Amino acid sequence: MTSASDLASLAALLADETRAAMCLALLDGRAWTAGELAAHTRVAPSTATEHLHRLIDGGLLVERRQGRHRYVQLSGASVAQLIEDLAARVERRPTSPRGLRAVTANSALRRGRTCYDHLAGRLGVAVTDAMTRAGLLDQTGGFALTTAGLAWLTDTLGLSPEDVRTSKRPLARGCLDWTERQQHLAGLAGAKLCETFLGNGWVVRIGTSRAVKLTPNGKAALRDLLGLSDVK
Amino acid sequence: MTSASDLASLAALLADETRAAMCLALLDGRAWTAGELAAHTRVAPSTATEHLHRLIDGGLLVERRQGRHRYVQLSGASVAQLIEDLAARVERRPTSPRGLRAVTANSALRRGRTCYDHLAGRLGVAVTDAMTRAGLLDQTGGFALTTAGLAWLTDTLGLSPEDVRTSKRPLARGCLDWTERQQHLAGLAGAKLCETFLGNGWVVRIGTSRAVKLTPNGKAALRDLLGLSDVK
DNA sequence: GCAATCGTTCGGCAGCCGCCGAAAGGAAAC
DNA sequence: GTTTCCTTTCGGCGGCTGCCGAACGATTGC
Repeated sequence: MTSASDLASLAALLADETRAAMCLALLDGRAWTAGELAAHTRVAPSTATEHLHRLIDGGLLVERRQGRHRYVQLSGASVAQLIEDLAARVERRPTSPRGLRAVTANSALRRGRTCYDHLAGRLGVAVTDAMTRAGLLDQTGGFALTTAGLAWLTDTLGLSPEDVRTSKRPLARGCLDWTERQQHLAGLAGAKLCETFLGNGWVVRIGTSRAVKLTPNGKAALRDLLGLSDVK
Repeated sequence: MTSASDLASLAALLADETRAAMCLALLDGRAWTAGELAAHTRVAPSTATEHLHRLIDGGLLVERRQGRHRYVQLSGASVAQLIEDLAARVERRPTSPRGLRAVTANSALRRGRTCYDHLAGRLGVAVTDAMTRAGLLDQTGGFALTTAGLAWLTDTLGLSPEDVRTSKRPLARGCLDWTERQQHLAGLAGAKLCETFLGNGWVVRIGTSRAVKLTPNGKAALRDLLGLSDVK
């Protein structure tokens, strides 16, 4: 049988508050330096080093040495999804009603954010819903891109056919949004969509966090392309 | 932000080998008594009690007191999926090549098993593939039941329309098989399919484990219904 | 070459946590 | 009522682990 110790040691990687905070920070899909993570989690650099070792040994993170810096990031989309799944479970449970302070601190994240490499939050859900209403996405039972949706990505959004050629990674996948409790578009198509939105300046990152903001240009684009008028 | 401590405490529930073994055992979807789990994980009954408390408090398990017995089981399909996802990640990593002994001990489980409430293992993957070839299931990009597939469930397999009326639970969902590294059918349809197979005597449980065996009747049924001739 | 910065290694400390056995509570069997 | 069985509570032990500071190594900049 699947050795219980293997499962336990994987879970143990996330069972520490500092390591969990590191992984949540890395959910933005970017590479952080060891020092940045140490400061972010408020532990000594030496402590951060130990945690990063464990996370890398466990296969959750990959590293890239560059000069005197050590960059780490999530080792792949599947890891990001695992963490999101766990976080979704936590948020779904209506335990310990958060104080007002935490709620307002959350509001930017709730409005819009990136989830590893695709759009999430209210913005991500709104885009997904609009695509479904427009017949680009089929959510009955599963979560699949329609032929019209595929054409929309290439013809309207300007993606090249290679961009949306499905490889090992599924083209369209639902990702449960822990703030909205609804599915939003993930998978290869979700990543490319997010890439396009950022590249076109339709959304911009708020500071260095995962939170994103819709620009006036983005608002216009959503209205023209998807008939979305009242986002946010 | 999602509090890292919440994520950590959820992961901590599975970060202990004994608790992990309990959850893996409970993946069969059935209810176990506290004593059974204690014996299965080889710890003192008092130790098992503590673990069960934590798992129940954490919302992973639910309990049902019945006379002097205390039955526990996974609190729902979403918990089962979370555990399967974690287990899948463990198995995908080609670390520590298992010895021959463990491999043969695994063979029954690899051939066929239940995964919470649906079929998994080679059998589950074979059925899923056959359904896809027959046009009952659409795996391009997502994982959805076709209209033909829906009709097949009701007309050929004899399910009532209410059985496959999608509620909150998705009708068809892919579940990554950790032994076969392929998707198999989960979700409501997967559960009903498994129920039917067990009810018709097409598959039977091996002992009290999660492993299942295809009966001669089942073999014939698979050949007639799905054109599957060489299962196993 | 020297200084500054980033990361790592090493010891040591404190706290948590999983384990057990003994004793007690409760429900069923007789 | 008594016995038996399943489960729980409690105390205590041992080990693991996360934390830090100090010293060291490595890289960049001056």
